Amino acid sequence: MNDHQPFDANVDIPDETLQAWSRLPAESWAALDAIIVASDAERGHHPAGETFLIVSGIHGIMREMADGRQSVCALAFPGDYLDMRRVEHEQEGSLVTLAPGRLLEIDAERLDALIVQDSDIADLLLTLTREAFARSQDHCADLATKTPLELLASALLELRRQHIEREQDQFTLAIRRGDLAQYLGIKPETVSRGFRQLRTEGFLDAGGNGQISILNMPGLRMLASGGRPRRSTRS
Amino acid sequence: MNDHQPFDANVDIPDETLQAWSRLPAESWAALDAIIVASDAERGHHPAGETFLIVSGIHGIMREMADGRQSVCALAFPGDYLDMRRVEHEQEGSLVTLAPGRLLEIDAERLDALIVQDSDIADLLLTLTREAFARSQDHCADLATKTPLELLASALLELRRQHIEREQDQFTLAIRRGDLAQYLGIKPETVSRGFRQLRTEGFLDAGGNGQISILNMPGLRMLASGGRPRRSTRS
DNA sequence: CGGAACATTGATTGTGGTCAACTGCTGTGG
DNA sequence: CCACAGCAGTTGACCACAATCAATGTTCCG
Repeated sequence: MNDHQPFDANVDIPDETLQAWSRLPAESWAALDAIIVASDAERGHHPAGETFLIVSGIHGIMREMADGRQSVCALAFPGDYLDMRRVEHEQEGSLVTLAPGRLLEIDAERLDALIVQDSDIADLLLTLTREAFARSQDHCADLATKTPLELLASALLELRRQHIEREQDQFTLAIRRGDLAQYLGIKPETVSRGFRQLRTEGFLDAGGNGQISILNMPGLRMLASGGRPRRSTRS
Repeated sequence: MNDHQPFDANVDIPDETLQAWSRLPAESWAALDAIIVASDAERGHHPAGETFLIVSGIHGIMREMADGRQSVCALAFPGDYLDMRRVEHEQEGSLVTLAPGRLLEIDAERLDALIVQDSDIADLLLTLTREAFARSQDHCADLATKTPLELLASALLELRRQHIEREQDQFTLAIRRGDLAQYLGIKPETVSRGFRQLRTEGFLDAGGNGQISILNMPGLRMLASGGRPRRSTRS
């Protein structure tokens, strides 16, 4: 079932990335429309297919090691374009839905043909992929240098961005603690302790149901960008 | 000074990525040639410009935090295409040369124009960027889950690939221990201890001048893909 | 209500960071 | 030629901190 309005006009655009899509000419949309299948995904769903366009929800790219350890190596937000195909496919990543949402599956082969024909689409996909690559680099840098508390602060700021009411400091954290831990390379217990610490130090307040109220945004930003390095308590 | 043979025929092609470039039509090469400037970079060099094509050497994308912690969040190998521009440029990454080599700087704006005109180039750049994104995801997964010893084994296998005599198990590790540490999110001391352990356990032999001889390749591969997880010594 | 999955909290341990000292190498200059 | 400084790398001792293990709380289902 094709969806003629993949980005419904009555849904507020939550991200600059979506705006990039809205700049696409109508004829490009028509061509895309013919090779798109929309679907709603619940948590834990592994969508079939290779090429996707995220409409809503939180989705992650998951990798698993031989001994079972697994990690969410990237998050995908509304507006993101994902092509899971690899030239050298040693490690396969799989798309997993972390918070329910809608995604569009694109016919990969026909998209390839479209890329060659339509330079607007090619240009857009290149820009989106480059942005996703840059965000992945950010995440690498975070994982390599930040402490768990700093990681949590960064993740909160990153997840806050996908909400419509982004100017407000209140939002619901739609992702589970365990998934967050796998994304940040720490254990769920550490995530829990981190939230506790953020609460007791007055950075935020957490209501039930994943409600988050950020009380000290500048402080949280400072924390996320390196406010609490690791060092010994040598007085 | 333009270089009419960016990939010199008498240099063995060390990577599948370079082969991707060689499939580009001659007229596309001619168009690229006009907007390319070649240069040789020594270690520590921060090339000017925004868009690059790597010919040889090892280069890294480096990020720095406010308090000075820095990390090499991605490695760039021969054949890689890098566009450092970002739509939302909160964190700027900079290209750094880790092992001396040659790179081609491409005029970013004129490349943009070329991408719209030449679908072969657009297609190639999209594929290359997607591959780089996928490798970045691999690295994220590594950083999130692997122990230092596993990280070292992975890095050795990754660095080995960029050498011509790849079938052999001997190569020179052209990257410094400190840079390797920044890439893997560990400390130089830990890198040193890791090498020591790999030596004493018979995985490899390290001569002077960064010469590495891998003695037990299957074992190293197994180690890299999760052979030594973290767990308690509860017998 | 029961049961399972998720989340939190506590106690303990292993491990990689930290600091410091030392080695080996290279280039410089007297 | 040696003395010296400077830097990358190594080794050792110590300890802070996140992982681990275990138990309890909480939420969300049927």
